[in-house]
Amino acid sequence: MENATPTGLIVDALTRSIVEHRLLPGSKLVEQKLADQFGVSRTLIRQALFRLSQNRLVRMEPARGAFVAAPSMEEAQQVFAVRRMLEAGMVRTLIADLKPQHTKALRDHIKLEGAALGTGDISSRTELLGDFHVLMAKLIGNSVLAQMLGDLNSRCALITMMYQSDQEAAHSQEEHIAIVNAIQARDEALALSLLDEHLCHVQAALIPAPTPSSSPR
Amino acid sequence: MENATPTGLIVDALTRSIVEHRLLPGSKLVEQKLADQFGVSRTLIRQALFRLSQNRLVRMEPARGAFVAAPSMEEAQQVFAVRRMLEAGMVRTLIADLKPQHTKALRDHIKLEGAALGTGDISSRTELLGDFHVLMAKLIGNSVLAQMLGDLNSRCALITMMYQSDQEAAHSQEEHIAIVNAIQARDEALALSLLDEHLCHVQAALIPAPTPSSSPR
DNA sequence: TCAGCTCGAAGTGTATACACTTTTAGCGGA
DNA sequence: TCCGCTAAAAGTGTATACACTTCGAGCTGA
Repeated sequence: MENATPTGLIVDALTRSIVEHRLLPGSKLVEQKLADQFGVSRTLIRQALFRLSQNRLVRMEPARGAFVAAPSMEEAQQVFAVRRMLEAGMVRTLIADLKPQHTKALRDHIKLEGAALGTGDISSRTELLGDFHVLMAKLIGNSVLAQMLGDLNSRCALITMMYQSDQEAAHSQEEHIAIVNAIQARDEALALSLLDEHLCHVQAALIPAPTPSSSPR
Repeated sequence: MENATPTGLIVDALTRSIVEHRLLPGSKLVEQKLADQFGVSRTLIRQALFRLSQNRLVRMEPARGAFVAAPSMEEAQQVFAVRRMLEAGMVRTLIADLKPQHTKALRDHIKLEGAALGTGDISSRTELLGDFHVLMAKLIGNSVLAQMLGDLNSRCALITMMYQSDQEAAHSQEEHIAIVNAIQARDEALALSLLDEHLCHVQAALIPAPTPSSSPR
């Protein structure tokens, strides 16, 4: 996911813990405890926490410490708005210069999604559903875009995992299939409307309630 | 620009030095030297360097140190592609829900640009020309988007400053004016094409040569 | 003369120490 | 009983120490 430096490993581990909800939004991350847990000094833990705070997975308050982020619904809406903008452009670009290997890669990925849906492994399911979008970015050869989408994904994976039901996940995958079909047919208008609809669905599925009782503090 | 923490101050100072080309792309950033210069320990310098490396203003090589980034032309192209995607969506949103105060804010900003063009202060000129785009993001109330555009800006400010001539800068401002006019007229198609053209111009102005002789190493 | 080696200097990576801030538990007075 | 004060405990912020890696100059042997 990241790299092989000690700090990178810690970042990955914490990211997983947060995204998979073993660490709940709002909970405090005490440096010494994590240091003991990982068997390293606070130095490396602090580096990892700083990196996570730039990803917005962790929020840091001066002299008070680090907390697992609890993105507000408003923020989630903004993130999805950004994704719609990026992905609309991306699909246009992809259709404009479509190659057979592109649709193949997308279909292969969808197969993986299907497999993950079957197993009931929520975290890998969420990851794959998000990676679908990153894959499109990679296919058009824009690694800058790919990384941004990856960040946006993880930034809201937390929320997605919180609220996305099995049914919605399956629905997402069906939408992915429809989008790939439209792309393969090079029907730009259809692909765009399907994509927009898809993102709106994912977004709408979040609406219930951000954090039931606890304020973001 | 950032915040008021000691690390933030260092990040700001280094950012300025890089963007204003007092630190040239590719040059090495030795931690102890910077520490002496800023009168702090290496600890804070390292934090700052890590943050800058996530902004892509600095590149870090394991056990070898930090270097001022020298973005490749390919990367710059990708960054501009992302910006075109984001800003197209942004302008659509802005036009869809346009308020008088929006156009006023944009026109006020353009006045600032004009003033900066007059003084010949290249760094504030570059900053303001970039902020025009960030301002639009703020106007549609999407702070997530605003921050992303800000990052993308600083990420290529380095290149822009390297290659943008006075004439091109003035041209940019004229294009900003035309865009605002189109927005005020709520002519979406025109605004989009002007914007796209504008970004292509800025991008095209970069093409000459990335780093004359030195390879990115 | 020059390739390769060695060793010292310079620099990075991590741990630890210590000062300062925030939190919390306990106490006393109304 | 409960509010406010106080002091210790817990935790963060920064500096420093030290091990390990990389870089570079000078030496050696051909």
